[in-house]
Amino acid sequence: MEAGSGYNSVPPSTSFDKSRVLDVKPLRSLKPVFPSASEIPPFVCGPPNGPFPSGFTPFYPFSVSQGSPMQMPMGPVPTPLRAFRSTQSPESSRAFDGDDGMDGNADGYFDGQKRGAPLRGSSSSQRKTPKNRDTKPSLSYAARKASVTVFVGDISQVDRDDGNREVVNRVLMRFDALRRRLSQMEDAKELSNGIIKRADLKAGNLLMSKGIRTNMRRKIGAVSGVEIGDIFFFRIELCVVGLHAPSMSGIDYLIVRDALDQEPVAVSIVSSAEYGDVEDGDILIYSGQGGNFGKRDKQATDQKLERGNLALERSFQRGNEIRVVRGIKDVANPASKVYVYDGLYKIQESWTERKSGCNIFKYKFVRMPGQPVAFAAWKSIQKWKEGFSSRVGLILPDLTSGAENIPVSLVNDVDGEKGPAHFTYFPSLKYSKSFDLTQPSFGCNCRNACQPGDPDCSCIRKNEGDFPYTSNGVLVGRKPLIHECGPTCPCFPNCKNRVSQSGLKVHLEVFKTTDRGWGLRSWDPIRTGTFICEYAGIVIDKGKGKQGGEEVENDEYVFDTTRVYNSFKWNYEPALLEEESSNDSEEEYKIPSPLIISAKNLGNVARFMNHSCSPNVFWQPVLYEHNNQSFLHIAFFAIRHIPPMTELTYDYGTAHSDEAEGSSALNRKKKCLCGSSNCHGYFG
DNA sequence: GAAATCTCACGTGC
DNA sequence: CGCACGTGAGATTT
Repeated sequence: MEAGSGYNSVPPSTSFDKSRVLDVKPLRSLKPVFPSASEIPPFVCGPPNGPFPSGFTPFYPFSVSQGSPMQMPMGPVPTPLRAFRSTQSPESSRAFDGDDGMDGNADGYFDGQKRGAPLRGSSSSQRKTPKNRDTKPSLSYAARKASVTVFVGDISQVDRDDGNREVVNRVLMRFDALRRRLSQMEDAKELSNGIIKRADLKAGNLLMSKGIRTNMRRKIGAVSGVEIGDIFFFRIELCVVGLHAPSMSGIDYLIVRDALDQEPVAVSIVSSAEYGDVEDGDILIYSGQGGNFGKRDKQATDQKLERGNLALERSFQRGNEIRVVRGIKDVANPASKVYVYDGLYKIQESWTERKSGCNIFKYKFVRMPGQPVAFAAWKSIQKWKEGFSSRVGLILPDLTSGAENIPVSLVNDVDGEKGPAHFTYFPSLKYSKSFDLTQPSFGCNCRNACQPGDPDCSCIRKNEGDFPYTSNGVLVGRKPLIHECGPTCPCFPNCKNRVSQSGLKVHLEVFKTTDRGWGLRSWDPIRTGTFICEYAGIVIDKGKGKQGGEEVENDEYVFDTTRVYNSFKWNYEPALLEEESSNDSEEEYKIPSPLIISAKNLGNVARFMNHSCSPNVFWQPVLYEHNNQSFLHIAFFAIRHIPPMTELTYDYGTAHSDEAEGSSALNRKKKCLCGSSNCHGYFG
């Protein structure tokens, strides 16, 4: 998961990644580097040479030797570039830029890298205007043009150039938090400077202009910190993590220069099924760009062998690896797409076809063997859903027996156990005794659906004037308490402020894990902030005292808001929008009223969610009126985008030490098997 | 000649 | 359905 975690400071000179980059063997020859020249396919758009003969060596533009097929090989290393760039003083950047001993050994170089070198602009301009002692790194042209104040945030120069898992996650979290906030403002039309039409672009652009991005150093092959199977919901997300630089175009390429010549080489593509691309498992037939196909008011023309098309052609000849991102229709949101990073492919064939009387380029991409499944898994899930093939190990198609509006599968494909111990499925909370009527509550007066930004809606006012969810039902931010509309509100059941009370939205599966009993995961991709389920069960009355306490202590299926939980940051940073920070820090939320729920005998899917020290789900108290009684609910939301079939986990927290009477609390602690790099070892 | 600036192509997401 | 948008490469200007 967190492999390669963070160089936050200057890495040692033996550092792997930078070496690769620095140790660029200039491409002296434009011919592919194959063991035998006789095996080089001729430069024609012809049939491929099929499976490569044994002894075929993958072509690595950066390398001298061949490492494992999935990894860029690493050679002996000169001092990393970083060492010269780690300080941001003009002197050091000049040293880097001017020292031709460094990159001057290259009579050719990757233009992309040079361009990606963030200090290039400032160091060169400093040469011209030495008075400019601005130590801020130079950013994009657009950023400079708009004279945006450069705010470096907590992304170091090193992380900006080359990412790792942690940095990629952090950048994506910050992107989505900002995006949700901008969507919220857009929904409420509270933006004075005109309406934001594209919150995704706005958020992405803002982050990138402030240097909150990673993997700016463009390269062929894997991108550090982005894993096969990772999912994205916006094209601009691919830009901020450096997986695919163009915000629109489907083909990303570098210009590879030689002393005599230069040519484009493809590094990544984004395939959208609607573009006429044929997709099946490990094969992808990709169409070239240009030609105005499928555009309403434009005449189709021949595609030209230039730009992306030329890059693909050259990549076909070179046999270099190309990252493939597959765009798939989002089941939860059919108007938009999910982008799945499907790993490295090579082009095996290239040809032209006729379409509407014009030429169109076609490329056959074949997936490199030995990579974890990603897109292929989506295909399987699709087949399960359509009933064409059944899920292996399926025990029950719906363990809720219709109690939820979406079936929940029960699956065991690891051993012979036929299901979890008996319990009664119930989708919500049960209070053992009736609630006091001391706090009568009143709903809003909205007639059909509460409108974001409506100052008259009392439910919105209870949320400090902010509608808690975006228009597509995603939670905007964590709060001590979210107020949803309830039965006393006259608004429709489909009011957007009823997200957590309207039941499951993703197809969940209770499955047998290899070492942690039963667990919960989803067939559908889940985007950050999506409601997953609530914690159902019987509310334990703490007033029962000792008896109740013992009851809770022997209960593995208990949820308790009063435990100690790791703090974490999920909300947007007000400073990015030049807003004042609110007083209550997200890290120190106080739970409004204690709530203990037992799901031992009665509960829903939430009782199967396991603990993790690096969870992908968090819980959030939600309140809505229920027959004039205040009922608190615990709703679970996705911390980040969760690819299908990824186990859903949350932080179980730990018991208060002062509650540890004798060794009982200690005994209750369980060895944690979450496997994350920051695992605390025990939980409970 | 090189750097700064402009223009164009590329679809997406609402 | 039509609008507005960011990026990188190449063209053009300074």
